[in-house]
Parts: sequence; structure tokens; C-alpha cells
Amino acid sequence: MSKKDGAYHHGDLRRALLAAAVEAIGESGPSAVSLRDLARRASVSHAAPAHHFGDKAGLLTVLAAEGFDRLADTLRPVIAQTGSLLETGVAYIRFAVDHRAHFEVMFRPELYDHDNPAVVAARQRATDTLAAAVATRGEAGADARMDGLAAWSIVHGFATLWLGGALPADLGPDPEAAGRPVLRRLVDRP
Amino acid sequence: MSKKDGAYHHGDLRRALLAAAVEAIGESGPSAVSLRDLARRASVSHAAPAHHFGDKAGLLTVLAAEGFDRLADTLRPVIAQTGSLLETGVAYIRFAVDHRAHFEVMFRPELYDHDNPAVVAARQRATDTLAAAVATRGEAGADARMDGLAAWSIVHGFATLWLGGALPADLGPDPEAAGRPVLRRLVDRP
DNA sequence: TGTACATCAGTGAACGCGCGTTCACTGATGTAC
DNA sequence: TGTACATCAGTGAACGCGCGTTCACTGATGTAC
Repeated sequence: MSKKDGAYHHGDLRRALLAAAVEAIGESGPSAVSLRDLARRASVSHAAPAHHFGDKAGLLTVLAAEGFDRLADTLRPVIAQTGSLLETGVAYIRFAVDHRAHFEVMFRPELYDHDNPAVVAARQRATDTLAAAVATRGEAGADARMDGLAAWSIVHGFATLWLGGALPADLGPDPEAAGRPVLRRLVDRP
Repeated sequence: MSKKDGAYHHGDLRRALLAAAVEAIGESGPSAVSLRDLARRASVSHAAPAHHFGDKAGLLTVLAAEGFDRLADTLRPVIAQTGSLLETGVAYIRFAVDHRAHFEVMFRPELYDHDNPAVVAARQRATDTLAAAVATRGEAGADARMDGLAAWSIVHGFATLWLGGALPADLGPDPEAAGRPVLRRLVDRP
């Protein structure tokens, strides 16, 4: 993560700073991130981050776009292989937990440039992917739309409550195992 | 909100600071709050807030406890009067939107003292209230438990996505109207 | 193969700002007698 | 009804800190010829 001793050019400082941001967010949340702290983590001068991202919002914008892209990339093969809305929902929860930093940024639009083209495109990819998962159920029209929103809400709600530590502790440590029977309440019904 | 001209004692600075916090959080989120800013909003010296809350976490702890209490107070009469899990869920969404500042703090435990006795008690009240809403359906055991988590997840997810501006704009401006048909997917099923 | 030059990534010193915290203080209020 | 005193709420000056931003700079890399 830190540059080779004595090297002037870092190699891939951009990536290193993004990784440092993920680390920092994991420790104390996205709003505690400072560019100076990221520079320190990457063993680089404190003015270096501005070269790559301009400011904090610029960096978080990249992280958000990356997050939506990765979410789509995560869900797509699940749909293709299982054709199951339930399993897609479980994968959404897994994604939120495994990529907590990205996930937290993605849904705090006040932290980044919500209208950035890369973000808009990535968000659209993710939305389309969710729609495709709902479409596996073969409905159409308003029903499918409401089912899509319901499915998104329940998985997003479960993931958010889980990350916030709001759920009862006796659900165990595995969000996937804990979430599946909950999602089944919505998804497996006739 | 500001103290009477020339008055040395404020009257109810504690409340005024909490109100200022709600205002500030509404503008730029809970992590942007500073005690100095709240003091400014309440027209009081910058050292005054420490008298009442110690530090920022102290203030947000009070806000979180207040939020859970108000949530319980909001849902309780809905259950009593409608006996409907659906309407209770709609009220939950309405609460999140109407008390956005409280809601945002409540579910960001890293911002406050999660284990504070007042918070724990208020959270328990809210949890019990949700359980009572689920109990209106007359199930028992593991089914009721999973139904409770599913209902909480879907309303919490919808509220969170709504607040984050993540939902499609064509749902209109009224979260209650937009949420009801979505919740029905879970709650009205046979 | 060598040299000259342009481009780019990162440096480090400097600045001003808002923040939290501390502390001796002062003004207001309430209570005992 | 008045006075003395304790308690409490809020003040304001001072401090040190981490932050973002700016800017002239330097070291490394790539490319043209």
C-alpha cells in the first residue's frame, strides 16, 4: 500500500488513495475521511490527493460509482446462475456487508456528486440489474414495479439495519443466513 | 429560538440547542454538526453547549433517545386505532420523513453513546411497539419473529431509500402514498 | 543509441479557518433565616 | 419584608490542533529526433 522506499512516483497513488479511503471509512465512517489522513495512510505528501481527486467529494464520487458498478457486477451472475430473486436479495445483503465502505457512500448523496455521469451510469446499471432479478418472476406492469420496490426496500432495509447494529444479536454473525428467512417472507409467497 | 435581548439566562437553552441541532442536521447531516455552530444558532457563547451536553456525542445521545421515544409515541396510537400492520408501517415511513434529523441519528450508532440507559430504554420501547404491531396478525413463534424482521426491514428500507433520494422521482412527493402499495406486497398477502 | 525537452506526479512550506477544550470570571436565581 | 449566601448558567479570552488550499518547486518518465 505504501510506495517503495525512495520512489518519487508512487506507481498507482490513485488506487492506493481509494484503498486508504475504504480503510478509513471502515474505521470511522465516510464523513470522518480527510484528504490529509488518506495521504498519511498512503505515505505521501498531504497535497498529493488533490492531484487525483480535487477534493473529498471528488474522491467519494469515484467510490460511489465504483460501488454501483461492483454491485451490478456482483448481482448479475447470481441472476444468471440461479434465476432467483431471493438469492439476488441475499447477494445484495452480502455485498453491503462485504463492501461496507462503498455501500455507505453510495446511499449518502450529500457526500458526493450525485449527478456525475459515471455515477449516473453505474447507478443505472445497478437499477437495471435489480429490475432483471424481479423480471425472473414473470410479472409485468405495475405489479412488477411494486414488487421491485418492495424487494429493494426489504433487502436494503435489512442490510442497513444489520450494518447499523440495530438487529437483535441472536441472529448470529452471518448476514446471509440471517437474511434469507426474512426475505422469504416477501419473496416466496404464492 | 434566540434568547431575549439582554437576558443572561436563556430560559431553556437545552431545548434550544436540541432544536438547533435538528435544524443543522436537516441542512447538512448529523456528522456536520459542531457545538460552536449550535451555540451560534442559539445566540449563545460557544462554550455554553458543553454545560448541557458535555460534547457532541452527548447531545446526539439525547437526540437518539428522544427519537426512539417519539417513534414509539407515534406508532402506538396507530396500532391502537387501526390494528393494522400496514398502517403502522406507513406511520414509520412518515415518522422518518417528518423527523428526519432524529431518524438519521438513531441509526448511526457511531455518532452517539449506543449503550446509554435512556437510549436503551427508548429503543426497547420502540422495538416492543413494532412487535405489538406484528402481533396484531395473530401469529406466534418463529413465524411472527421473521415477519417482524421482514416488516421492519421493508419499512426501514423504503424510508432510507426515500430519504437518500434513491427512489425513482415519478413516485411523487408523498412518501405515505408511495409507500403504501409497496408495503402491501409484504403485508397484504394471504 | 544518445540527447534534449515536455509533461506529469508528487513535495513541502505557508496561510487562514473552525473546531474542541479549559478556566477564571460574572450575572441571575433561589433559598434560608 | 429584607438580606446574605449558595448555586447555577452562561461568558469570553486563550490555547493548540487538524484541516483544506495555494504555489513555486523538483524529481521521474516518456517521447521526438
